[in-house]
Amino acid sequence: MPLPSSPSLPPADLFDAPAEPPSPPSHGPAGSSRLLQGLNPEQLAAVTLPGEPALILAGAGSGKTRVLTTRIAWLMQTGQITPGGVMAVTFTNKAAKEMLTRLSAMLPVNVRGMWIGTFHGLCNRFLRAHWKLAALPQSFQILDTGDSLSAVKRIIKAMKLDEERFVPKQVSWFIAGSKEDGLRPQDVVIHDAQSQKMVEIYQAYEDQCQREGVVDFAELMLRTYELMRDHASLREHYRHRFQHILVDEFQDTNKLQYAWLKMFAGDPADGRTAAVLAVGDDDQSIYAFRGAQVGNMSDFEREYHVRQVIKLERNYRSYGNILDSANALISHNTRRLGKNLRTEAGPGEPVRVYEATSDYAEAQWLLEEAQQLHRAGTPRVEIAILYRSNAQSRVLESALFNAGVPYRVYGGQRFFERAEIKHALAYLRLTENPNDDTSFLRVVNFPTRGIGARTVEQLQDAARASGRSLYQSVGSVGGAAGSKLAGFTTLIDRLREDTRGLTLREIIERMLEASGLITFYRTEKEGQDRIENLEELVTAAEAFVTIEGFGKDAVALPVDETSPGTIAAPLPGQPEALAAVDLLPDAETGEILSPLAAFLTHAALEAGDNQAQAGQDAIQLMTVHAAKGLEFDCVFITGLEEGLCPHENAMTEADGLEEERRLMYVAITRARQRLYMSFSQTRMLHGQTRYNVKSRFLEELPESALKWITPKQQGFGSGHAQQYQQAWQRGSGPGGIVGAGRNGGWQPAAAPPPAWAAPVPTAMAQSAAKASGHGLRQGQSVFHNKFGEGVILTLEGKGDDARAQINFGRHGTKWLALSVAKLTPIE
DNA sequence: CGTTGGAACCTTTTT
DNA sequence: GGTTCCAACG
Repeated sequence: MPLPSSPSLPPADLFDAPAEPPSPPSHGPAGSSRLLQGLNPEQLAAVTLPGEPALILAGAGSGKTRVLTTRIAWLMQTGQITPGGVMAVTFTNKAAKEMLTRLSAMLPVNVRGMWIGTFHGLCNRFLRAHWKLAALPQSFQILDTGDSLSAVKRIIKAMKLDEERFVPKQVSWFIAGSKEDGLRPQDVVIHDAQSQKMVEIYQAYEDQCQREGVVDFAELMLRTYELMRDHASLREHYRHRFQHILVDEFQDTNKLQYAWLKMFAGDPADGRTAAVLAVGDDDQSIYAFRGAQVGNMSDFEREYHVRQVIKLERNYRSYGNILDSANALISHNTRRLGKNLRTEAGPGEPVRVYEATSDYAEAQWLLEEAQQLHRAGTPRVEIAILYRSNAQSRVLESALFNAGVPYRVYGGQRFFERAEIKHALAYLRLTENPNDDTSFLRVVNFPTRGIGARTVEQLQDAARASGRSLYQSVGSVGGAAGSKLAGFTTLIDRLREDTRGLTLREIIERMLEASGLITFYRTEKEGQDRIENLEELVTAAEAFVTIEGFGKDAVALPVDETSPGTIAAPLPGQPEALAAVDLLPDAETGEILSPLAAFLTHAALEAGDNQAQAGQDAIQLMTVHAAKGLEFDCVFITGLEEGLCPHENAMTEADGLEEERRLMYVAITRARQRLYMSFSQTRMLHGQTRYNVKSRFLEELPESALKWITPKQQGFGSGHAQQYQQAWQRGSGPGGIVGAGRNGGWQPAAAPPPAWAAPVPTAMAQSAAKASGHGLRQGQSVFHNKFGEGVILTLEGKGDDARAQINFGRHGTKWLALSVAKLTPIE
């Protein structure tokens, strides 16, 4: 199918007309020199690289994000690129938001139209635009890991296979792994009967997802890749569009992501490519265990004939002793690209090492130390406690909890993955797409309405026999069970009818009532927390509405500077600097997703890291993996014991020890001023006491940078560290609020003040004028190429986000993005 | 059909 | 130690 030559994707075209002849890079507008201020020579070189493939080896704390964002701003300000011509890819939503926030502080640009996001987020955007070509329903929903696992379980059951031989988790992992290698069922090499069956399950899973109109995370990537691979017109379009592609954390890319990148950037074997700027650090590659290929860095350098490799080795984060430790440790790894961090900040304090008698004693010591740091003036959010595996957090949590010290645990269960939230989302998904069997099964009997396993089995048989969804097969079950099922589908249908045209908030409130979820949790003794979470879901929806601007008072809100991702109340007099989810319009018709479908997508893609009350001063607890990309004044690395760090499970894998060492390297380089490392002689793990030897990594650190602070006498119980503690103790005892529990938002450093004084690029001014002048009004009749004649019901938003709700009669009522949809007014 | 109790499981991660 | 799944019971 040919791609419409114009308009293509939302705001891109608004910027496509070059405003002015591009200025030579080094003599850009006056504003560019201001952008480049304060960069060191290497950073400056990276920012002002010529428009060709380049690789940046960015050490920890070397100002990588600054380089990335300044590069984009510089390219735009010197007229080398329009916002629509840039793609910037990250791995986490956090990183993407950080980039958007910093960028909008540097330039008065509407970042919404820019392709800046996570791999999966951008794939989502792409597939929403080309859903027909991708053979998906426009409102396809996204399965998270749990959804995907239960889908696999269902298939294994349906195929009457032994769950011992085909462990659902492993099968799920196999499917995701295959997809991440770009392999469809027919491409997987079969060795034996076992792998033959695995492939059959994979195939059945694919068929099922396709039938239900759902995709898992890996599918987002793979389908985008295949669509680009198979359609020359798409390749042409996007390759023409994106002249600059920036990839963050390149060392974490897997095979598929690299192939995906080639699709958008062009294969150097075929000639000219986009200017790909790959930024990465091989020493921080800690995701090999889930398919990341560090080798992509050297492959990229070779295949894209990279002429410029820039090393950012100057560290702006940590003091010398911390960096010496990191450098010494990582030098034990072989096959490195080679890099050494240096600082001009001086040696700073020594790295403190502590040996505890038990995990309990370790936690107790840590608590006292952290309290002391806090009393000495360190904010709690600047104190991080890191550990290798989540299981270690419990003893730490209980120590903090008992002492009444506020803390927050990152990771663990995420907001949108909580059972009650998943139930609520399942109801919402069913109103969008009743054929979503995963959601159907989740709530068909929750709260219980007398539909038992027996009935469900009958229904599943009927559905399987006719190749239809459970919802569609309800009629084939007779008797009392049948009418109970019919009652459920009626509930869903009625919900869909009754919520038509309501706001997101109203839809969710109505659903919570109608489904009986609220009533159920009210009567449950442990239900109060769950009700609070459901209320939080309503709040999240409300915030989402505000971000999306679907509400009646649609205004673009500035991102709260103190916590990107949290949307603050509108700041009067501030220009729009909105970094939000986009409207996800169809490439051809401009039809956008309904607010509900968009919200559900958002829930799946951003499992809710911005859900917690940011701003509370709490000690930060997280795994080392979760700490990547963050920094703190004081860092505790705990549990430095053989078997734990390095983790025993990692030792069986090839390159396992080196990855563990990199993990430790990441942990060390999180610290700005003060670093503690601790280990314990005994540890309760999985209900067993283990006697551990201290980690080999401790031996790999330079003795000169360390200071052993274990007190001479160690004792019994909590009083063990008294001597040591006495020296510290002064001032008040522990105070504060009870720990905030799991899941949360970030509390990053405040963004620099926006440089609004900078000259407004002409392209921007033009686009604003062009887009706001759509000249449409409520009640007006319009003609759409696809949907025919319609009447405008609502007009919302302005500029790039302007959209209209239009009644197209038999085509239904649709939301259209005015920047994309081709509408002709009819008088 | 729904609840409860006990056995068996697992314990790097992100989208 | 905590969670999850299944079997037996109400």
